[in-house]
Amino acid sequence: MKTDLNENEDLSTQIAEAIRDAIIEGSLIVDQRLPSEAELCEKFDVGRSTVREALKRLAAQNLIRTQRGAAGGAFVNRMSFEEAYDQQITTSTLLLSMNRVDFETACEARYALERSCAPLSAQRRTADQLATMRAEIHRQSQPGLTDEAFCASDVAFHRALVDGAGNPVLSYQLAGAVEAMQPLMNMITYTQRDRERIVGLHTRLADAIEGQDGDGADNTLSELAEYTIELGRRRLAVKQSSSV
Amino acid sequence: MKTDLNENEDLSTQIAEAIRDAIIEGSLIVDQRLPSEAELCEKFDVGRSTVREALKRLAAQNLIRTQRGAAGGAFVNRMSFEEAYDQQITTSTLLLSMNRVDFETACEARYALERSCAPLSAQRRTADQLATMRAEIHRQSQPGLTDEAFCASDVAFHRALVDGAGNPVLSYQLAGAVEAMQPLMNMITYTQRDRERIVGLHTRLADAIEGQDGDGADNTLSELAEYTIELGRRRLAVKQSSSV
DNA sequence: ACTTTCCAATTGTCAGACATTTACTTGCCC
DNA sequence: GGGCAAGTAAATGTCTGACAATTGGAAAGT
Repeated sequence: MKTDLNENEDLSTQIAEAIRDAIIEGSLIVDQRLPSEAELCEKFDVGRSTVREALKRLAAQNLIRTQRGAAGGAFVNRMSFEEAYDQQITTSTLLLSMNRVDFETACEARYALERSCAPLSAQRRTADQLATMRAEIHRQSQPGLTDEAFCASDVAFHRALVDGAGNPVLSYQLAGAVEAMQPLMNMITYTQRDRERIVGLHTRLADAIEGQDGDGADNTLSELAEYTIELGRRRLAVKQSSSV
Repeated sequence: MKTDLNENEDLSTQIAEAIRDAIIEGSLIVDQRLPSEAELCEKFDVGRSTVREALKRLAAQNLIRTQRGAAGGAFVNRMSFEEAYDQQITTSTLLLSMNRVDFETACEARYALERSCAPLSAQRRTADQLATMRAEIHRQSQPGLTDEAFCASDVAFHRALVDGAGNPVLSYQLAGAVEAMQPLMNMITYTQRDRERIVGLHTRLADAIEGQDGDGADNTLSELAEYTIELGRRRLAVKQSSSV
């Protein structure tokens, strides 16, 4: 691990980078204990607060975990799929909300990615995942559902579809695409008629997945993508005309 | 922003979460200045080091940036695509290296995602992106290239293909898939004959992209995926037989 | 052998001090 | 009035020392 700190960057940043590189490079392995704060102070020749700030940076990235007490210390953390999911979703959400990504671009990306799961999901989905999809469709078809609840159900439906591919790496990658779209979808207030159309497409999707019809699922997803984009366009038009 | 700290979690963790939630929820907007450290001390009724550790956590997630000096302080950071890329790559790399994800699962995910870009890339790629692909193919066909250099070129090639879709959200999502695979691909030592096969497939891919043949690109990517998985299997078999 | 007590190591938190950076103000000179 | 220089204040960055809280293990006693 590099211990020389030259540049004009913050000391805590440099120390965090040095340790992070050691973890990525493999010289610090999972569950291995890092030197104690006092030892790191000596090694890098800095004060304890500086070391602590560096460790907090690493903890924020789920790279280490800390434990108090006699046999405590900082340990290299095994990056779990769940932690990675959450990071993905947070990052994607902020990226979309802070960069004026237009609805169509986000939509295109989302459905393009989801379509890559459809054939796999048609082959491998479990009965449980299929049941989840059906249950969410049923919920979506109930009248009086709030927009938020409809969107949440929509996310759950698509998540089940994605998980149906049985590939955790794929599920992780898709987490951002599916979940981060939720706030954007909330901007589109579905009318009852819009909902019916979407429920219809969802039903066709579930049918295709049930019948192991990968191409059918793919085509239905295309239609769904187009329809969602069209809804977005309509919504945008309404907004603009009302603001002028 | 919540300012009550009850639970038995670390104070700095709770403070970081409170501020993070405020950013996500939108009550702190991009480029807005956070209260100074001293003010945050009062607001949360904690010491300065605790506040600083919380801020470092947020800085590590690219949620804020800090500036020294009179008009300095902590500001809500606009999450840039580049920052999001880097996070994606780091997280994906660690996720794959720490969880014994088998080569086939990772490969399947990678190529499934990449195939979702192929039709778009065939439609929209710029001349520049196509030129990059051709240049990388040329580099890959040169003898005497190290494995590392070949893999790096491979990544550059696929990255150009992905960027060709002209969708920054898609490029961001694919960053992890394409780049994080590099260390895994390094495990497969290509023979000269393997390289020739891959260069051939790359050439067919570039041809399809050039001819706006989305289906052709898609099919070639499928072949490439199969071939890569087969290579991985062969490599695994060699390893096992030599270790037994 | 079991339980209790104590101890030592380690992280979590606080307070105070000084260093460093930076924008702004003040005052001087022309 | 304008421009330059010095000074000043505000803010983050760093160091030191202290104490609190937690926890595993050792020591002691039964």
